[in-house]
Amino acid sequence: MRSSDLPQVRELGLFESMSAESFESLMRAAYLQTFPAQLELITEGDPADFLYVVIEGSVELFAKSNGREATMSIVRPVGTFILAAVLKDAVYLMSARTREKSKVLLIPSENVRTIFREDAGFARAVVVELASTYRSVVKEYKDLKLRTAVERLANRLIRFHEDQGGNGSLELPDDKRILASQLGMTPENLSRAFNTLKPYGVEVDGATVRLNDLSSLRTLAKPNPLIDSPRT
Amino acid sequence: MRSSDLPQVRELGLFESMSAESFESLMRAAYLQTFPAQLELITEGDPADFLYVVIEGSVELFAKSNGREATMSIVRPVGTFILAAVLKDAVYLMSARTREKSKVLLIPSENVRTIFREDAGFARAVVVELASTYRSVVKEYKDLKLRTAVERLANRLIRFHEDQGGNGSLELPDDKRILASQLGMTPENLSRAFNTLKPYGVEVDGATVRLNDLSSLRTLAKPNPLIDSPRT
DNA sequence: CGACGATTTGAATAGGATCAATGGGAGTGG
DNA sequence: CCACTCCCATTGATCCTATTCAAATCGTCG
Repeated sequence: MRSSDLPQVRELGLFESMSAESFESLMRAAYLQTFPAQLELITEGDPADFLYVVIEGSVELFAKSNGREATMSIVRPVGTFILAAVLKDAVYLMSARTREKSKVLLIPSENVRTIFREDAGFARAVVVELASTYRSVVKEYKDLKLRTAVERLANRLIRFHEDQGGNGSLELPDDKRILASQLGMTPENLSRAFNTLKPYGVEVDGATVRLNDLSSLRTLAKPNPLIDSPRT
Repeated sequence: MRSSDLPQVRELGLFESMSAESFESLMRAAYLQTFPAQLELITEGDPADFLYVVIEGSVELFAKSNGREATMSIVRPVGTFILAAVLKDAVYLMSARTREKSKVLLIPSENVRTIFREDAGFARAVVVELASTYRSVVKEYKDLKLRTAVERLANRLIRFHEDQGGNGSLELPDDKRILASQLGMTPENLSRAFNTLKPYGVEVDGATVRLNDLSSLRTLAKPNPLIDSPRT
């Protein structure tokens, strides 16, 4: 692969502050592949052979234990996943599958670790990226531990609404079953949670949700920037 | 402060690979203080002014939202906390209070970030530390999302047991109310969870727990290294 | 000894999960 | 283009888990 093939990768926070040579070197070692929908790219427990970058499509990170399975997060373009496992040269803690036909960049772990040692700019970017993802997981953990299912849904809707411009209506980015799993509940319970929110002006029509009484929804949800804001 | 005062700090993974000068510089800027029990050292939402290192005693990290509060983790000697907030120059996502009279080292964030930029050895150690803590939170998140309360308790007991030598008996390291909060349940529910485990050979006497039928407990718990092992 | 907080136990309730059945598109093949 | 099929989503009924509220008990520390 040539680095000129993927200007959008170079613009990623993780890669933008490294030297041109380092970036070239990483890209030369990388593979750009297109995968069909529902293909399991990695399985938890396997050694971390590659760092992944989603270029097109979307990838679901999930985990299993006992018979249960939970969606951990959805990665969209342009985003990376399992950086921590790659840096520690450890096994993956999560599995990943394509949600749809997706174009993915695979960078061999060994090369990532080499460049990390050699390029201080990259090392710094890695720390920022890791610290950010760390804080994201802490927020999700707090969300799950400190809120009921209905509160989690209400806050998530408020967040989607803001992300999408805040014009009173929003589109759910994924299937409801995946949203349910992300929020830590069953699809049935999500459906009932939407009903519970109806008196608060939440109107659902397929993947479209209208928020007709944002202030009362906020009163219920009690949004907290230390949980809900992707910024802080 | 002089660095010679605290050889055990220098031996921390985070500090051992940095240059002597960098370490000296960090220690000169740092404050070593002893705090009484139950003192709130930091409050979530406040700017991250210091990186903390627990030298003696123990510190509880916790978070609040709505009226609820949850223990996130307990930091014991010699361990650091809130590295991610310091590096990102962001606000704390968690609060911290001393569990008992504790000796704590406070390193100004600005100095940490400066040394981080200047000392590649430190930068590398920071990444390893961050990647490790990231993976720890992911594991706790999986624990909470994929297991019932009884399963979480059973696995925690097995882990304590192994950490303490695996001779059939273990000591709970903290109050049960804190253990309950760590495991994401109420104290009442923890008490009942212990009763549920009685048929599996779990015998409780104050902070002492005997595991008389480890194999049946394991069958119930289904321990999973991708959740329970601190190593992987 | 007495007081206070931690723990346990009991009873009632609420929040979620499970099981079962039905309705509703989206995509496929005729 | 239409019927068929499949999977997603919803709804109902029931069960189980966990929380809440209340009260009793236990332990520890002053």
